[in-house]
Amino acid sequence: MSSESWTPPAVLVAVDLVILTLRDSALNVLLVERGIDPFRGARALPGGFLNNAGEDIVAAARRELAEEANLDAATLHLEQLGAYGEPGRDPRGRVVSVAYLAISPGLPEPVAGTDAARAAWTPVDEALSDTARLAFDHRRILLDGVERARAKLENTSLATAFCAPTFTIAELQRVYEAVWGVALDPRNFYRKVQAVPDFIVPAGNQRTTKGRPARLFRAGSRTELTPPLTRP
Amino acid sequence: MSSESWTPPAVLVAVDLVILTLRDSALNVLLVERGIDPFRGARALPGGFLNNAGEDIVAAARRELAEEANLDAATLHLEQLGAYGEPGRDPRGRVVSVAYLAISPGLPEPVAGTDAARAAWTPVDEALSDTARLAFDHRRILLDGVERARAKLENTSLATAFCAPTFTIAELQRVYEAVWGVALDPRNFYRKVQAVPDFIVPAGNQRTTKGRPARLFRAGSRTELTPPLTRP
DNA sequence: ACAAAAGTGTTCGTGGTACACCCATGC
DNA sequence: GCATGGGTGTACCACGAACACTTTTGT
Repeated sequence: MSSESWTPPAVLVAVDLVILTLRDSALNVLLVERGIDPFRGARALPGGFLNNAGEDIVAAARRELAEEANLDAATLHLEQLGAYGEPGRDPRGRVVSVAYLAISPGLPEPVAGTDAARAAWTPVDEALSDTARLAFDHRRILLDGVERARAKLENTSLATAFCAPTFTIAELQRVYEAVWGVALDPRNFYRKVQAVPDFIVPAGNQRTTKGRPARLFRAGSRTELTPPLTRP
Repeated sequence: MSSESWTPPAVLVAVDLVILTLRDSALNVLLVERGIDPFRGARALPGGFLNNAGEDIVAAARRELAEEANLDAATLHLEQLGAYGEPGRDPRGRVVSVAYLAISPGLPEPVAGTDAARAAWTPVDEALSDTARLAFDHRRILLDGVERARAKLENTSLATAFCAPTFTIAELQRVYEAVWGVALDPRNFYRKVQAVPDFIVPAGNQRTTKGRPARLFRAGSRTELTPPLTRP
C-alpha cells in the first residue's frame, strides 16, 4: 500500500440499461438518440449518472427506467450485468458505468410525449449491425446483455418476464425462438415447459385469430428451471 | 434530466478479489486481516482503491492480486463478478466496489514475507460460517463468487484453472467434488470429461503414491463445454 | 500375493427428438 | 367442408447412472 495520507481518486458513476422486449416475434432493445455531446446524434442505451452521492445504484437504474423509458421497475425483471470502467470509454473523463439488464413484456407503447420521447425500440440485429455505431462501449454492453438473456432462458423462468401476465404456450415459445434465434418443435415445447413443476400454471382459456383456442397460463413460483430447457 | 450546469457526484471506486483455490481437497478463499479502520482486525477479501484516475479496473484487480496475494494475474483465471455499491456499505463514505473472481491452481505457498503477509487461505465453509464476520458486504460477494464458480464448472473449462499445468483426471474430479460439494463416480467422470472435444488433452504419464499410474493431461483449447457437465 | 487406484465394458432407465395423429375453432 | 393452430400418443435413439470387471503399479 501507499502512505496513509494518500487519498484515492474519485470517479463518476453512471448506469446504463439494456431493456429488451419482443415485438413482432423479434428481440428489440430500447435505444435513445443522444441530444448532447459526446456522441451527439448517435444512438445509445438509456442511462445517466447517479443523482447524488447517496443514491443506490439499482435505485438509479429504476429511476432511469422510469424517466427514459416510462417503465415501472416494480413490474419487470431487472438484474445487474456488471461494471464497465475502461479509461477512455467516455471522452469527458473517468466514468465507470454499471450496466443493468431489464426485460419488459409485450410492447408498452414505443414511449410517447414523456421525457423518453427520443427513445425507440430497435431490433437487436439492427442495433448490433456494423452500421449502427452505438455510443461509448454500448455495443459491448448490449452484446453482454443479450448473451445473459440467452443463457438465463435455459436455467431460469426469465422467459415469462417477456410475456404479459397471462400468456399461451405458443407465445412463450416465440420468446425462446426470438431470443435464441432458433426454431422449436411446438409439440415437444408444449410438454417440456409443462413438465417443469411450477414454471407456468393454468389460468383459463383464450381464443386466437385462427385455429383451436389455446389455454392461458401465468408465471409460476419456480425461478430456477430443473431440468433446464436446453437450446438445440 | 436536470439543468445543464448540474454535475454528477463523484464516488470512490475499489476492487475486491474472491481468490479461490483447492487445498486438501477443500475449496479455500484468500482472506486478509484488516490493519486499519474500518473493520480493523476483521477478515476481509483482498482489495483496494484505484491507484489513480487513469487506472483500468481490471488492471487494478491484477495489481492487488500481485500486491496482496503475490499471484501473477497472467497465469490465472480472472473475471468480473459485478459492482457492489450500496450506500453505507463503507462507513468512510460512498464507495463502489467492483468484485473479481480469481481461480488459482494448487497452493502457491500461503504467501510469505511479502506485502501479503496478513493474507491466509481459509476454507470457504469457515469463511461463510456465522462466526466469521467478514468486513463490509464481503460475505455477500464471497457467496456470489462461489456460486459463479459452481455454475461455470458446468459450462466452461474453468475447472482446469484450479489445476497445475498438467493434472490427472482424478485431480480434476476433486475440483468438481470440492466446488460442488458432491461425490462423483470416478469411472463415469473419466469418460465424460474425455468425451468433450478439446477439453483436456493427453500429456504423458505419472505415478502416484498408490495404485496404477494415471495419465497426465493439459487444458485443451475448448472453453465452452458442450455438452455441459451437469451436477447431480 | 494383496491393496489401491486407473481404466474398460455393459446394462438399464430416462429423457429428448421426430413425427403421426386427433381436437377445436373460424371461415 | 377446409384451413389453421392447439394438444396427445408413441417410437426411437442417445446419453447418463450404476456397477462388474480388468489393468498396473507399490509394498
